Order: sequence, then structure tokens, then C-alpha cells
Amino acid sequence: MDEGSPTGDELVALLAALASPHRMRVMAALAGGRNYVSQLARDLGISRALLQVHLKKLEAAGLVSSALEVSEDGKAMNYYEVVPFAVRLTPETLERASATLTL
Amino acid sequence: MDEGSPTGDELVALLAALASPHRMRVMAALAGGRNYVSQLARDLGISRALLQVHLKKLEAAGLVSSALEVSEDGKAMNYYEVVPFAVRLTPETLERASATLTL
DNA sequence: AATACGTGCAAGGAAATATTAGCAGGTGCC
DNA sequence: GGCACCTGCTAATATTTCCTTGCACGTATT
Repeated sequence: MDEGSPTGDELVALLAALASPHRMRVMAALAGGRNYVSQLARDLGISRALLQVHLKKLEAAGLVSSALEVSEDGKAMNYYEVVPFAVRLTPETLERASATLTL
Repeated sequence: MDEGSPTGDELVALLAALASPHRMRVMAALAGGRNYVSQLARDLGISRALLQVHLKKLEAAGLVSSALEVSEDGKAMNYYEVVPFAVRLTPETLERASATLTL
């Protein structure tokens, strides 16, 4: 799987994942560095349950990745970080992406 | 209003507008040239009413524009065309956009 | 007048999303 | 034991979006 340009379906999922104020803020926060769920929720001022849902959607779209680590004091911490990406949106790129839509 | 980079809210609306197979196909079809509603609906194989809704959303996001014209045989034709745009999506651009979110 | 083309809008229900609240489990510390 | 952290899941409820159906109005042709 080489990271050229996403398929139409992938692009739709990616755009849908980013088309939300909450998730955009999550991406912004993670762009500043990796962080674990509870701390991130506090930083953003939203509930942990809500954050979990949004993180899952971002992860499903391939925009973030998670790594479960055990801290020095033995707590299981789930660290999320941004997966580097660069997508260019123009009428032409959309035209090419739409050719591979299966939905 | 200069077309630098969109505000956070505008970007969310733009992404939401594009995050749909139907609307992506509409953009692709219009990228090939302007067209009027009924013909576009036939080209895409969807109902005119459905197309109207999607066109409105795209227009609200500033991705397409419409021009009402009267054809030679006196019919009112509404031509849609793509508004040229180029948006770059990276963690950094999202970070900057999120700073202007009002929602 | 009936047909064929173009336009638009709005109500209604189905389907998908978003959000909250609550439960369960883990470790370490006083 | 009880508290303070960390994690994850589910059920239930709002809210939003999506799509269809049907109506209304216009002009030109037969």
C-alpha cells in the first residue's frame, strides 16, 4: 500500500473525519505532539467518552494512530499521534478521486 | 474578501460538502465544464430533486456557482460551474484553521 | 388543451451521527 | 479499604442528514 493519492472512498472518509469542529481541534492538539486520551480530553474540555468516539473515527480514516504504553507508575496509557499526510484538494483531484468511487 | 486560506468554520463546511460520494461526483462532472441542472441529473443518474439539494450545499460552501440564463427557445436554464479552488490539507493547516473555529 | 421541456420548494420518514450517562476493569498510594 | 488515576465499552437519547414524493410555475410545440 503506497501512499500516493487516496481512493475516492478513502478520500470521502478522510474528509468526513475532518469535517467536524471537535475532530479538527483534536487534530490541531495532536499536531503539537502526541498525547494520551484523558489528558487530551482535559486539554480540549470535552468528556472522555466523546473524545474516544472522535479518535476512533480519525483512526479509521488513517489520520491518527494509537500506541498503548505502560507508564512508570504502572498505568496503561493510550497515546495518540498524528499520521503525517498531505492532501491537495482541487476540482481536478476530485475528478480523479471520483473515478474510483464504489459507493 | 481575499481568497487566502479559509477560516476554520468555512473549512469545516467545505470538507462536509465534499465528504459525500454524490457531491464528489457532482464536482467531478462540473470539473469537465458547466452544465444545467436537469442535464446534470441525467448524466449522474440521480433525481433532479436530490441533485438540487446537493448543489445547494456545494454552493453554500462556495465550491460551485450558478447562473440563470434563458435559452434560445425561451427556457430558463440554471447553469452551474465549479469555482476554482485549491486547499492543502496537512496537520499544520488544520492546526491553523482550528484556531479560528467558533463552534 | 395536452405534452414536453425547464425551474424551484417543502413535507415526511428513514437512516446515520452526535452526545451523554453509566458500568466495569486495571494499577498505585495513603 | 478507599481514593485517584488510567483504560474501554454499551445503552439510550437527541440531533442531523439524506432521500423521496409531490406540488407549483414557466415557455414552446403539436
